[in-house]
Parts: sequence; C-alpha cells; structure tokens
Amino acid sequence: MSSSKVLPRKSAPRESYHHGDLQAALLEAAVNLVRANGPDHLSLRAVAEQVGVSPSAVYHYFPDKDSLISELGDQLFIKMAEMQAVALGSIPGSSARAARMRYRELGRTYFRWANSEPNLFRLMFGGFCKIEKRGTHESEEAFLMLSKCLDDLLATGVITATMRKYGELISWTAVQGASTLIIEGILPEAAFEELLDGLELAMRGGAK
Amino acid sequence: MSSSKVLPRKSAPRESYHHGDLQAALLEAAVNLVRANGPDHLSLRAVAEQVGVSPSAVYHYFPDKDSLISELGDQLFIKMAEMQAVALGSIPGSSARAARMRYRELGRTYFRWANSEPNLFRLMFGGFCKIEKRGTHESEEAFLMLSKCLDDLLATGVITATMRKYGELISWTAVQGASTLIIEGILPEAAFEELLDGLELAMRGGAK
DNA sequence: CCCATAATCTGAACACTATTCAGATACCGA
DNA sequence: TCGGTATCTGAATAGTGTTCAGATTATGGG
Repeated sequence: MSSSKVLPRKSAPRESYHHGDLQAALLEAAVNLVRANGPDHLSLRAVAEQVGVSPSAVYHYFPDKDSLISELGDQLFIKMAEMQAVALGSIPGSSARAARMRYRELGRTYFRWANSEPNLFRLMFGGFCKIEKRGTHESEEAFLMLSKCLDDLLATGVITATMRKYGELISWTAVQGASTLIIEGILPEAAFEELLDGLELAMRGGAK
Repeated sequence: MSSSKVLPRKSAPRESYHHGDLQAALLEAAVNLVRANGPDHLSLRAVAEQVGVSPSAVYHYFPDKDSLISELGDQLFIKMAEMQAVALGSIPGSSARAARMRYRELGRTYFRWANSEPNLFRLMFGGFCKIEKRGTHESEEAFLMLSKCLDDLLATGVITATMRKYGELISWTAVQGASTLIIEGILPEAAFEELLDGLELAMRGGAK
C-alpha cells in the first residue's frame, strides 16, 4: 500500500550526456520523494528516474542507498539550524519580553518544521542517517542558539539560576518529544502551545 | 549494505502442514528481525523463512507488509505499557520518597526500553504504524499511570499545584524526546538522569 | 586543433523484494 | 467416510538495490 504518490518527471530528457550537477539534483529529487512517500518507501530507481538518469549513475555519487539518505539527513539538519537562526534574528532586542518571544519562537520553529514536513523529520530522527560528524555539528549549533536564548532569559530575570542549569536539556527534549508525539497522532496539535506555557513556567521557577 | 544480520531458523521444518498459530509466530519472527535489522530493512520473505513457511502464507493473516508492521507496533505499545505498570508496582507506599521514586522509575522504564531496543522504539514512533485505535488506547493507559504518579507527588507536597497542571505534558514529551535524541547519538546517555533531576526540580517549582 | 585520458553515464544482468492467484494439502464437522 | 473449508504452496509478475563492462562526453596537453 502506502499510496506511493508518483511525482511528475522533473524536466524533459536532458540535452547533454553529462548532467552538470547530478549529486545535487539527486538529493533534491530524493527529498521530494521522501517528503511524499516517507523515508522507508524511498526507491533509488525512482530518484534516478525523476532526474532523468540511469539507476546506476547514482553510484558514482553515493556508495549505496543508505548513504544517499544519510547525506540527505545532514542537509536537513543544516536547513533546520538555518531556520532556527532566522527565527532568532527576526526578534531583536534585549528586553525580557523579546527574550521570551525568542524562546517560544525557537521551539515553534522546531515544531513547525516537524509538523509541516513529518516525513523529513522522521528521516532525521528515525535512525536513517548515521549522525557522525555533520549531524552532531549542526546539533551543537542549534544547542548554542538555545543556550544564548536561555542566557538572555536569565539576564532579564525571567528564569531562575537554578533552572537555567537544566534549561537546554528540558527545553530541547520536550520540544523534540512533543514534535514526535504530535506528528504521530498521539498528542493533539494544541498540546504544543500548552507545552510552551508549561516550559516557561517551569523555567521561571513555578512562580506566576 | 546495512549488514542485515541473518538469524538462524527458528525451528526445524515443521511436521504438520498447518502451523497452529501462524499469526503469532509471524509477529514474533518479525519483532526479532526488526530488532536486529531495523524497521526499514524488514523483509516479508525473511519473516516467512524464519517461521518455515511460504511467503504467500503471510497474506492470509495480514493484507500487506505495512499491516504486519503496524500490528507489531500495537503489540509493542501494549508491552511498553505493561512494563510501566510493573515498574510502578515494584515501588509501593504513599510517602513522598516513594512517589518520587515512582516518578523517576516511570521515566527510566520508558528510556530503558528505548535504549535497549532502539529499533523497536523507532518502529513505534517512526511513522511505521498507523496508530488509530489500539495505539492511542495504550498511550492513554500510560498517560493515566503518569497522572496518578503526579497526583501522588502533589499530595505529598513534592510538586506545586501550578506545575501539576503541566506535569504529564512536560514529563512525557521530555522523556520521549530524550529517548530519541540519545538513541540517535545526539545526546549522551548520561543526559537522561540529568534530565530527571531537572524535571523533578521544575515540578517542585524550582525550589532546592 | 586534435587526440589521449579521465570523468561520467548507460545497459544488461543478478539476486532480492512484495504481491497475486490457481491449486494442492490437511483439518473438521456431518 | 466424505465434503467442505481453512490453510498453505508454487509459480509468476513487477519492482528493488547493486555491480560491471562498455559507451559517451568532457578536459587538458601536444
């Protein structure tokens, strides 16, 4: 089953024998197929056909299918970190209010990504890509943004020093878990904003 | 690649033509294969061969491969809920100390399951099983255990009424997220106990 | 400019997969 | 004992990942 939506071929049969930038084209086709059909149900042949190239051509750029998927995962981690950075940049200012908005928006960006592209989120965190260098690197970048955000909250007196210590850990894991539980249909979508309320309250030491 | 460990055949070629309880045998074989090779990389034929039966026999019990996987997911949710119940039952008493131990043990059971069987955890929460009736039912059961646990914490004065309101949401999502992030190698294993410390602190309103 | 060399891609093949279905087999009730 | 039925097999179809010899095209040195 799995409905296996068929995407229209990307472009007419190319004119030149060589493709130009086949690696990038393959990754882009792959991300579209994963988006539509899920990280399982990805077919190498379908990727090749999308690009208009023979299946074996893929093996000049990736040793095997799992490597393509893994590389795709790395790209997604980078894109996600970029979105986080953009979200932070869109809320300047050093007031307590601005710091709180940044905190919430950071979480929302994480969740919005998961919720709008569940299959890509599953690819990232479903054991498909072996995170060894790049993945962890981008994760550390995201971690640092969150740290800075929490520093601001501490500086403006929104959260307590005691809770600051656990800020990254609790925030990150909760947002990650909520994203999973919501896209898998176990928690309702509305649970996310409620979670943000609870997190903020927890961070400020339970005071109103 | 994917190493695709081959498990030894479960039993010698059976004596009787009919199998007895093929459905259960198939699910058991499948869970072992998923455990070893991951939810993707599961082969129907391998499942059938493990049981010593023809590939087509599977289709008398499951309409297709995805249905088998989905059914498997349901079973895992049940087993997980059972483990939670056992964990709770192993710590009786109505003291604050007992209530705190139950809270932590509930989280540890969740994480221990994920960490000891990452591929089964991925199957449960990686979009492989369409959770429609049973899955959500078992999730609600787990939710109720957590609720009771939090009620005890509130009754014994360990946590504040304000935070009690967000207890299930924060605890569940954080434990879920930590499990994912740790088994995917993004957070170190030690992060889990630290998270429990942070959660307890958060629940009690940030007081030491 | 031309040619050799290297990079790139194809075609066909192999072993494997899910899925279907006509038919063989074994059980069970009458 | 017999007929019917649930159960399982065998073979076939279509699609998969992967390999490799060879065809095609780009590139740099004469």
